[in-house]
Amino acid sequence: MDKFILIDGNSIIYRAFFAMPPLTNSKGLHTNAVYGFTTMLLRLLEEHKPTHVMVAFDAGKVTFRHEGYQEYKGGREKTPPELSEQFPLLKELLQGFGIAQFELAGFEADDIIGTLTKRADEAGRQVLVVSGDKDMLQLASENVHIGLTRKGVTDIELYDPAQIKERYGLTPLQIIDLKGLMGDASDNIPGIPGVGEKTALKLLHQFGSVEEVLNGTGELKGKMKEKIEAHAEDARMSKQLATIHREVPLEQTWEDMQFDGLKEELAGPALAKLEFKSLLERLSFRASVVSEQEAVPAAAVESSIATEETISELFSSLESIDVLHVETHGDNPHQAKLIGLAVGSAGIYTFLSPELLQSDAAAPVREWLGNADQPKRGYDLHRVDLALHAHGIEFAGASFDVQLAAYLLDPTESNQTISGLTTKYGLPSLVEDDSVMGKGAKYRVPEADILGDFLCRKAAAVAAIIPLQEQALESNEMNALFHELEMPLSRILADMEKQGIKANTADLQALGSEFEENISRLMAEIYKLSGTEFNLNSPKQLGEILFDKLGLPVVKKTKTGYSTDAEVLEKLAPYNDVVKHILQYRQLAKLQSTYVEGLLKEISDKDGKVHTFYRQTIAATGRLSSQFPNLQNIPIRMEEGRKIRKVFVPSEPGWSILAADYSQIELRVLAHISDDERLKEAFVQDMDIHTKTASDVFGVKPEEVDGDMRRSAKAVNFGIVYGISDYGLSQNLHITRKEAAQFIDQYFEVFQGVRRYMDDIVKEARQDGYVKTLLERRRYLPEINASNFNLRSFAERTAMNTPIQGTAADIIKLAMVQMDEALRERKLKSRMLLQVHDELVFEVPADELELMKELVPSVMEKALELSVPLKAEVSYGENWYEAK
DNA sequence: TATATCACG
DNA sequence: ACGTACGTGATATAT
Repeated sequence: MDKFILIDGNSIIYRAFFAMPPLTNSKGLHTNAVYGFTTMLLRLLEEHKPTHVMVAFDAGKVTFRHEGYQEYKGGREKTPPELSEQFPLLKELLQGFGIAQFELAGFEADDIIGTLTKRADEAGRQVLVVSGDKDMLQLASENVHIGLTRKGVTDIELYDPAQIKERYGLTPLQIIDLKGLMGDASDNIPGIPGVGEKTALKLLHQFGSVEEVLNGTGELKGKMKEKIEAHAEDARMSKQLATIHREVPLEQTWEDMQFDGLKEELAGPALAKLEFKSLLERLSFRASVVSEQEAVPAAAVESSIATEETISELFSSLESIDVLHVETHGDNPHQAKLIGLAVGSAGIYTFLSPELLQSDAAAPVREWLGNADQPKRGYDLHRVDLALHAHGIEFAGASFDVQLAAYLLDPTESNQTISGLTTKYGLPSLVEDDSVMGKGAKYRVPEADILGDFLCRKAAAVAAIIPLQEQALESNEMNALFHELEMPLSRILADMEKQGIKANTADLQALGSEFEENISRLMAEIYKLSGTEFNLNSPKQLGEILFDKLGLPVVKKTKTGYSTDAEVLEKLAPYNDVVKHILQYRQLAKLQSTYVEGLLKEISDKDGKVHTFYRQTIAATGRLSSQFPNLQNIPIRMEEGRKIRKVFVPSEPGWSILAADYSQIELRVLAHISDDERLKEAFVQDMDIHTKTASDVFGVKPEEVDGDMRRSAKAVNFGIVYGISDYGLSQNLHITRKEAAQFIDQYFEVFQGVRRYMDDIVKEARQDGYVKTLLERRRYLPEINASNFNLRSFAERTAMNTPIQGTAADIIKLAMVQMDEALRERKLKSRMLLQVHDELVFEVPADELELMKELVPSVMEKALELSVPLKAEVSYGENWYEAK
């Protein structure tokens, strides 16, 4: 028998706040109300063993109650900030507990619960409602029992209709009348002045309801009669206000509240983050977080500052050292400054200044850093590798990167800093970088004693974090992903970045002059046609010219004013010739500023190359991203922009640029994970997937598919990968939503396996709170159960897209690791230079060209075996443009 | 520092 | 009824 618990979140957290003594965590956040709430919740879970749990929250400042009575809840003290700051903490904790949270704009928590209990009555479900508000008694029935907090929060008194009768002599519905007569100071509901609980009960026992009391005043006498007659209207309104609304348009169902028990890997960190150590212990959750911290308290970090004299002591023990922290400054690791180095193990760390590190005396330390056989654990070792390299020091042997592990454990966590991680794992907190060094223009490297101590503490924190992450990786089955894919890849990326790709400065400048001419010409023409000179780069000024001065129709608005993006301009083009010129100007201005001027700045004086930096811990799906400059968005779609690719050339004479890209990797991945027979068949036969889709969806032979049909099918395929919606597709194809919906329906009719996948993956996300790729990469989707339609829909599309995009990312990463091995094994001179999501770019000497033309696609295609073949297409030429 | 725009997969 | 396609980074203004 299912057992449901519905909790009035707002009521309980208020109760808890006032019932608990103040409590703050190490960051100074108040946590007492969350603590009280949690103890109550754990008790409920233990005592009632519910199968379904839900916590309802008030949403929106104005509820329907305010419409009739503006003073509703007026006079109530504003929620103290010490409590407000705890709402997000509570919600995050509940997320970690896997407990559903419902809220609905314009309604209060008790209305949501009222609606659900009505449904429960209709369906005969056993429900326990928990609140601190006596009003809830009006919901009681045979099926619905009410638990009210007594004194604190953990002590809960249960009521069913019989117990209400016994206590008050009233039926549940009469509880509303009770409040109508006596009012409620906390909600600013007036009732009848002078009528308290005693009088109200007496009146109700005599008359039965507010209405009958008001009708029967003849039977009363004296002061009482006067007061009731004078405040009849107040009583009626009060009753109305006290009535819980039981028909809110709630979308969620009972299944959305399913509770599968606390999962240590989710609930543990959530509790640890709040520093609820006693609760962790009570749940006997692995000291994941508690005992480790006692093993390495920050206070016990022994730090010293190495000098030329003491360094010999250090290198006598270097072999046993496996933790280091290298502090750098500057976003671009190729140009980062070295601030200092801390190395050590087991709580004893030594600081080396950059000067010392470069001294003759430190030669053994540098040898140690470059020795691949000496394992090293630390934070952001990819950046460390590049920064050291830029200062002539080689780095090898990275065995555990804390930042990379943190990314795999939660790729959307925005605070991946060491300090953020100590907080997350309930370790002794670390001072923030900013407060030691300052930030931005205020950045200052502190004196050696302070800096040394700080960096040693960071190293110690890294050492303390690692065992916790190892445990988490283990329980998430991510060991292979971490040790065999991401860690090796990190070194490969560093190699690619150090290698860089040659860019021809003169050609780029020539291209710039060509663009410049056209830009000037277009500017002059635009100023002439519009009759004004203005800053064309300012969307604001452009908007004023187009819409105010020239009176063109407004198609779309941004939150700050008129929208002037390309989509809008396309629509305006027929009205005025100036618009076409603006579109062309925009295109060239983009090429000029980002790709000519921007790229020129990034070409190194030293080697004439561009050294990008791949970020391995940013994209939520597992993709890489590229910075300084971004080499993953070099133009290709438009010929003008594509010319930029001509400047990327081999770094040695006679070599070629060779590029290989996966064909339709995302749809192939989809075919595999959805196991859709039709989609798989298409790839087994190596058909043109968009034509095939069109022929299936429109029910015509492949040779009868025309350009429009193929274009539509292509858009549908894209939509499918992105997590389709009729609206999105309609925008893309410039058709109505209805037509788009029809396309989608027809698509799913044909590709039923895909439909099943889309349904299942969303269910899975709801259940687990995350989705996974083939290689067990995870992405948490905390908003999958949100009551806000937009948030929830977004999470649903993400649930559909992430396994596809993420598995494709897994595959090309595998290919990169295997390709690196293949090049080494064969002792080839060819070098892997770039990755562009589904494409790998190499530079290849002439005598290896024939081999590489076979080897690269072969490795890519075999990177991971799926139920459909993977296909990689290779091309080469004198530059990146020709390798198409 | 935020917003709008646009380059890529 | 709700209002968006998924994932990034760089550039220019405007604040």
